[in-house]
Amino acid sequence: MRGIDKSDVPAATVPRLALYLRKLRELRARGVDRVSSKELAEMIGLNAAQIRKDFSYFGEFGTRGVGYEVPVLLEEITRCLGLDHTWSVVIVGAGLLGTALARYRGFGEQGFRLVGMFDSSATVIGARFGPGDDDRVRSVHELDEFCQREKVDIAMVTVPAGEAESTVQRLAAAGVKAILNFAPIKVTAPEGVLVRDVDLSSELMSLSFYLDKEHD
Amino acid sequence: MRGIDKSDVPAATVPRLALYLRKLRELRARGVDRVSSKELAEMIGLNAAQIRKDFSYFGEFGTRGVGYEVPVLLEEITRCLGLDHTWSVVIVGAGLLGTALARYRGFGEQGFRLVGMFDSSATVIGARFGPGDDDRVRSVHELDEFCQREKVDIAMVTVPAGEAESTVQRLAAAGVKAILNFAPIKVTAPEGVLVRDVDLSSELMSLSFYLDKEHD
DNA sequence: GAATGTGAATTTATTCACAGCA
DNA sequence: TGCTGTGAATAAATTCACATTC
Repeated sequence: MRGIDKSDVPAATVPRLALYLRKLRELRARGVDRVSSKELAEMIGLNAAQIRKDFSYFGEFGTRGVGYEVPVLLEEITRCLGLDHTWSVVIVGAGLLGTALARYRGFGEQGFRLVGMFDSSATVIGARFGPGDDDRVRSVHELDEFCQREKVDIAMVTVPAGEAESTVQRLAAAGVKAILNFAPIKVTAPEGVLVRDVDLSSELMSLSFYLDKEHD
Repeated sequence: MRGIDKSDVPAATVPRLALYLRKLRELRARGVDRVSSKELAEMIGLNAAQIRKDFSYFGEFGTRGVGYEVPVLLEEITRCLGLDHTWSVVIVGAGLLGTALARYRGFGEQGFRLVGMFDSSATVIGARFGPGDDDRVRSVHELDEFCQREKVDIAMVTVPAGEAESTVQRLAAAGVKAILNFAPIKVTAPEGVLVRDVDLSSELMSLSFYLDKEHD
């Protein structure tokens, strides 16, 4: 396979790549086609050397004395993040949060295609979640078979905490290789399955820590 | 004021405190009243020394040869995270995501009290968002006055990207000291106002990076 | 004996500073 | 001259290892 060795890219660099991508798309939309690490750094609020070093982990795209071509950078970061092909995504849990995620248009634009949505409650099974005629919430009973058949890559889990662990196990068994877990519980996944926890109350707690409230 | 110097606690420690808190609550619920750093480390998937060091930044709560009392640890971490008093929270943006956050019961249990919800669209203004008779979506025109009067501490911003920046500015001007931004844009806030960005597509992108897809 | 609390060692991440090239 | 790319220096975070205390 062509490309870089992902293990050369430090973990701390990866989330910043997403940041760069967003800003570069904005610049492209504004018709800007060249940018220096210094300019980018000021726009994003980072150190310029940090940005150059981040890029250097997967190539040399700049021109000394000049800067970077926005389209070139865009393409390289897109490739590096694996966004140069489409990922099949399912959402498990058609509650308010799951529904909000399903409606979020941002995903589709970046190569994430929502192919299915699942729930255990009879009251939501069959409900529409997208524009297509096929875009209806399915029973979780179909989850395993569906993920295998459709070669689902990524699952977003928005079920209650008590069901998160078993949901993750089923997804892993069905060949899903990456999971974004919104349930407020740290789930364990089998070797080879990536899990990222998005925990909203822990974000609030971090804010709370830094807030200074005077109290007697 | 009694308490620790927050600047002694490394930034990397803070999100872990939320993790410990969650696990300790689980242990308490199960009736466990003593735990060692080794046990906790295995449960959470961290190094035991890491946990002890994290605790050491804000006190000495353990007993050598024995371990930690769950209730003591719970109380200390709760205090350290600033969860020993109630924070007033508003949500700006009563779309699907905002509504999902409003319904999330987890917040209330940890000292975050949702006191108001705002939107600019006439179709949702007046809609109920909570159990109380007063819990109705207000017009964003009332935002500034409301935040000042109610001494709002924290805002969650779930407006479209284009409105996020101005929303944050207004919140900051109205004295809100911490903002959780869900809009897919990096907002800048005045000095002294804390902002944390929760960016769902960037989470997906990080997963995508680590997924290896073979393609010609 | 067992587990904490913490200096020392190590690893990882960030920033500096400058050689090298357009 | 101006900006990249990168070794070297610094800072931050993690892990080790052990003296200390119950």
